[in-house]
Order: sequence, then structure tokens, then C-alpha cells
Amino acid sequence: MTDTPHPHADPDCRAVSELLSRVGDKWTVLIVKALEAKPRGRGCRFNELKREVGGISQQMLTRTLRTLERDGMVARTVHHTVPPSVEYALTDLGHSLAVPVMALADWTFAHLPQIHANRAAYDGALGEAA
Amino acid sequence: MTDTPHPHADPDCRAVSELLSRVGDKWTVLIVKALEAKPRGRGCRFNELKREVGGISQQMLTRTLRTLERDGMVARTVHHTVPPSVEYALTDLGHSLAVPVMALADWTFAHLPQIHANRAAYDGALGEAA
DNA sequence: GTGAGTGGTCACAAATCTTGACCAGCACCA
DNA sequence: TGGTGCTGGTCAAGATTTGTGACCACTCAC
Repeated sequence: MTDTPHPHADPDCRAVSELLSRVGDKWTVLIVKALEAKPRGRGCRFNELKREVGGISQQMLTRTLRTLERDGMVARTVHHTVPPSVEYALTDLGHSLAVPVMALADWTFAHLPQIHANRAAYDGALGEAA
Repeated sequence: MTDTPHPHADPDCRAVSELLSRVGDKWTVLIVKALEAKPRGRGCRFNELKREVGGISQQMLTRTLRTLERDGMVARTVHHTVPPSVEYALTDLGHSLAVPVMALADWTFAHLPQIHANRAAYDGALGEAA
């Protein structure tokens, strides 16, 4: 089918969708949310972050933080202390991302009950139809 | 480890994160964006949507639309015409979701070049370090 | 010296996404 | 009259992403 290479489909489209899939990722959103909750200038330790996000595996946290760091949204600071502690903090770019991300998180929180009701109704209708 | 069930970690947390992973999903965002671009009241045909989103497979489009329909964010209307055509349109809930989603999409679009530059810098630094 | 916390990495299993074929019916063109 | 394409999907299989649990070296408290 070769995917209908319309004149409309500009190459930016793929780049935007790729970036969107990172930025809108479940764990990214939760991490940015956790980091944004911290007072500005203060970072968050690795395991502290893991505790706050809740339900994330170490591997996924490491991986997501690396991506965020690569994209310049979080800054990673290693303190060469006795147990080498690592601090993660949002950069300016990260804080600017936090604005739409928090808006999405707020929407999600606000509409949670309604969506659960919709799902129940949908599944109920399916059950009756059968 | 049993995941440190802090007093801070309420059970809503999982529900929010689950919903966030749907709502913030790459394809969901792109579909809502495409649907929102349509004049209010007008739906979008299946293949029309597929063309507009670009790069999505039929299966993924079907699956995402079903989820969105179940959550009450899009309405599916089947016209029993000669080639049975199907229309998808955002509901009120879907339009309200579109607000934060579009904000995220706009952020993504605006910061695309900067993020690509950050990535190049990060990867370059890695290359030099080696 | 046993157990826990520091910040990870590695390998493997499970879930998810993509690819491409197929379906039935009709329109268009030669 | 037959070949091709469009309608809106479904199905199976392969590729990719995610989650699970173990392990690492080190230090502190008990």
C-alpha cells in the first residue's frame, strides 16, 4: 500500500509524532509531574523519584530519565559522596513541558469518574447485546 | 520490595496513570488532533482519518478508535449506505480532552528543533567521550 | 556479619505494536 | 468482462517495547 504519500504528509509529521510518543508517554508524564511538584532548584534522588512515581520499575525509570536527559528536559547531577547520590531536576525546557503535561494530568484526574462510568456503560451494553 | 505503599500513594494513582497512558498515547493524541481540526458536528470517515493521521496501521486505528469510543470520547456512526461508511466524531468529552492535547501537540511542535539539537549535542558528547 | 539502601545493569518473559494478507461488495475504466 | 481500487474492517505472525527479578560494588546500622 506504501502508505499514501500524500502531498499533505510532510516529513515533520513523523518527527512530531515520534516526539509526541515520548513526551506523552505515561511514565514521562508521571516523572515530569513528580519533578515539577518539587520546589524549583531542588532535584530529586533516583529512589525518591521511584517512590513518588509508584509502580515504575528501576529499568523503566532509568530508561525514561536517560531519554529525558538526552532531550534536555532533565538535568542529571552526580554527587561523588560516600554512597554516590544522583539528583534529577527539570531544566527550563522541562519546566515549559510541565505546563501542558500538568494540564493533561489535571484533565485526566478531573474526568476519571466520568470515563470509568462510560466504560462501564459501554461494557454493559455489550453484555446485554450478547 | 512490595513497592513502598506510602501514605502518599493513593489507589487513584494507578487509575490516573492507566488513563494517562491511554490519553497521552501517541496515536490517541494524533487522532484527537485530526478530529478536532474538523468543523464541529462533522465526522471523519475511517480511511479519511487514516490518511490524515498518516503512518498508522488500520489495526491500530481500529483499536485506538474502539478504546476512545469505549471511553466516550468519540462517537461512531454507521451509515447503511451502499458501501457502508462509518463516521467518527469527537463527543463533548472528546472536545474537552482536545484542549490539553492540543496544548501538548503545540508544545511539541514548537520545541521540536531545540530537542533535536539537544539530542545531537548529547549523542555528540557521547561520541567524543568514547 | 546480616540486612538494607545507594544507583544502576543484564537477561529473560510478557505485553504491545506493526506488517501484510484477506474478506465481501460496489464503482470505474478499458 | 475483467482488472483495479475503495469501503471498513479482522486475523496471524513477526518486531519492538515493557516489566520482572537477579545481580553488582559499596557503606551504614545493628
